[in-house]
This record gives sequence, C-alpha cells and structure tokens, in this order.
Amino acid sequence: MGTPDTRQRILTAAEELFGQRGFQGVSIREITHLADANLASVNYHFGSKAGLIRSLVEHHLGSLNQERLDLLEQASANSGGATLPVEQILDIFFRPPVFRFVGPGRTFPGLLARLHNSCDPELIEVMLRVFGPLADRFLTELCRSVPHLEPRTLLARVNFMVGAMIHALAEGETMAQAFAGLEPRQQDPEFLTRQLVLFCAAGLRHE
Amino acid sequence: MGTPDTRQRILTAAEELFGQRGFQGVSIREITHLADANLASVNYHFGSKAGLIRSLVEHHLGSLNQERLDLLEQASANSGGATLPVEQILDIFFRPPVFRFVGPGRTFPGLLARLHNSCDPELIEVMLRVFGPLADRFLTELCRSVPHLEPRTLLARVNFMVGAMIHALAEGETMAQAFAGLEPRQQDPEFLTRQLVLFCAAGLRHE
DNA sequence: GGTGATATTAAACGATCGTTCGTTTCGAGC
DNA sequence: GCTCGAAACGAACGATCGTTTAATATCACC
Repeated sequence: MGTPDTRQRILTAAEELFGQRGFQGVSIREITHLADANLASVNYHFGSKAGLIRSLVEHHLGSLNQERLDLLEQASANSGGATLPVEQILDIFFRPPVFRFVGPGRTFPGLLARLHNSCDPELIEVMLRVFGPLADRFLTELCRSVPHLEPRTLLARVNFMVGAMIHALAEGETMAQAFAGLEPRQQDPEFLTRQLVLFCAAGLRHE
Repeated sequence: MGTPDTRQRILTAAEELFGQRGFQGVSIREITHLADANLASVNYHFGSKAGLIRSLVEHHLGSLNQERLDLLEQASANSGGATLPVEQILDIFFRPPVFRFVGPGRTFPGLLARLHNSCDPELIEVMLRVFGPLADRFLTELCRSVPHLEPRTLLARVNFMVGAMIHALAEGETMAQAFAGLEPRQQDPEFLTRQLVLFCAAGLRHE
C-alpha cells in the first residue's frame, strides 16, 4: 500500500476523521491509529492537535481560494475591465470547491462546514485569514455586477449563497435525501455547480 | 431572581452553552455551574448528557415545526385548495424560525446549525423524527407551486434554502460581518425573513 | 565505523470527562 | 410524629483526553 511519510498519513487520516465527527469529536489516538503512526507523532510534527487542523485548513483552503482568485482575475482581464455577468462570477466561486470536495472519499466538506461554526478563537483566526482576501475580491466584483442591491442586502444574500454551498457540500447525500426518502445516489459535481449558479444568480438578480 | 425548578434552569443553561460551543464542547460541569445546580442533577433529570440535548431539541424544534405546519394548513385552507404562491410558502417556512431565533439572547441557532452536522446517531434520529413530517408537507406543497422543476432539481434547491437559512441564523453577525468589516449591528428579523423569501423564491422560480 | 540530526517509540503525566453511589434534605399524606 | 418518595447533594469512580518525556531507531555524511 502507499505509505508516504508519517506526516502525510496523519494529514489524510485527520481529514477523514475530522470531516466525519468534528474537531472535538476525534482524539489524536484515533487519528494516529488510522494513520498507523505513533500517538506522539502528532505533537511532534504539528506541535499540537490545534496545529494539525490548522495545517489541514491552510493547505486545503489556501490553494482552493488562490485558484478562485486566479480564475476571477483571468476572467476580469479577458473582459477588458467590463463588469462580469453574475453567472460567471458565481461559477468561478462555486466550481472549484464543488469539484474538489464532491465525490467518494472527499471528506473535507464536513470539516469545512464545522469550521464555519467553530468556536475555537484560533480556528476562527485561521478562517478569517484564509477567506478574507477572497471575500473582498468577490464582494467588490459582485457589487459591480449587481448594482441595484445596496451593500447591506448584497451582504445578506452572499451569506445565503455561502450557506447554501456549505450545506450542499456537507450533507447533500445524508439528511436531505433521508428526508425525501431518496436512494443515496452519487452527487454530480456539474449538476450541483449548475444548480448553485442558477439558484443564487436568480436570487441575487432579484430586486 | 427568577429561579424556577432545577430542570428548567438546566435546560436554559444548556441551550446557551451548547449554542456557543457545541455538544461536545461543553461539559455538564459547566452547565450545572451556570444553572446553579448540582453536578449529578443532569443525569437525574435527563438520564445522561445525550438525554439533555434530546429534550432540548425536541422541545424547541417540535413546537417550531408544529407552528409551521399549522400556518401552512391554515393558508392552504384559506386558498380553497388552490396552489399557494412560492413566496407565501417560503414566508411560512422562514418566518417562525427567524423570529424565534434572531435577537439578543437567542442562542439556539448555533446549536441548530451544529445539529445539522451532528454525527451522533441518536441525535440524527431525533432530527429526522422532528423534521420528517415538515419536509414531507412543504416538499409536496412546493412541488405543486413550482411544477416546472423536476423533483431532483427541486430537492437540490430546497437543500440550498435550508443551508442559507441555517447559515444566516447561526452566524449572521459573526463571520460574514467580520469579512465585510461591518460593525456587528443587530439583525432585523423582518429584513432577514424578507431577504430569505425574495432570494429563495427567485432561485426556485428560475427554470 | 562513529556521529549527529531527524524520526519514531513506549510509557507515563496531570487534567477533565460523564457517570454513579450513598446520603441528606424536604414536604405532602396518613 | 412518622413515613415515604422525589429531589438535591458531596464525593468518588473509571475512562479518556492532550501532552510530555526519555529512550530507541534510522540514516546521511565525514
């Protein structure tokens, strides 16, 4: 089997377990057991349990948000500075996380959803640092694209967007389908992205 | 000061603390300390820590969903069996939770958001039992009101709706405003309800 | 072959967790 | 006055938590 260095095995195991049961719901004994590593290796490689999840978040969300910023910059350049249509902005916003996080074995969205409701001040600080530049850039772009909304209204609706995406990513196949009595069919990233864009674009355009 | 029976004081304290830091993030020692009760009183009155949060969820969400079902039944009767407009259905769906949970001292939404991502099988069972009838009733009503959507699409978008509401309730004043650099102004329930209805109705109507 | 830095290991630490136990307090009913 | 059950209490239980320590293993390099 593929067993790279211990550090990477710990990260993989931690992502899976944190995504399933949250930060406080998983002990580093479980993580190191799944990673086939020693109990003390987490503290050796990451300093502490909090340092482990911090590495996890920075790695995943850092590159993800950089990809979104790059796509937005590129689209903005291609348009020659003209305001982008809402659908395009939203597609850039939704597509990277959906395609990264939807599918079998992608256990990060559960962790992402939990992080948004985290209480640990240290984790909140990480989230703000990782999401801050992204929020700034997309908000100004959306402000130009939907000028009829006052900032207060736009902010509220962007908050709806984020909630819709997180919820869909985190439990799209669990509770919602249990409610509807559907079979746990695999989610289609393209379908989900399209639905998110259509739903949220219509919601943003509305006066 | 108003100190009713111990059981009620425990419920109040638990709601506040669970809403702030989640089920696993709060010890029953903290709860009983805040409630000015003995450590063993939680196990005496609720059997266990899980029994405590179960009582909490059933009390809050049971009456809340009953109110929504009553409102929907009444609206359906008043319309003489005609299909209701989407905006009315959504208003009935959003208004009760928003007005109950938004405002100072309303600490339940954080708990609600966490419960939607809970991993405890027992809590999931409670959630399904409390939300099942509500989901059935609203989905059939929405299916009649937005007939152009196939069930799969409708289900995905209703999932967006739920996520938007939960996210707005749970952290409308924390992270979103921190991103935008806004002052933590008090949320207006009427504004939030209206925005949710407008945003989601437009999203649902879209082809 | 020895040396030193890096990595891994077993074992233990103190703290905190949820729960349980035996006792005491309290008030209504006879 | 007495009893009896509900309620509250202090104290302890066993378990598990994150973390630390000291010893051992691994391996490139001179």
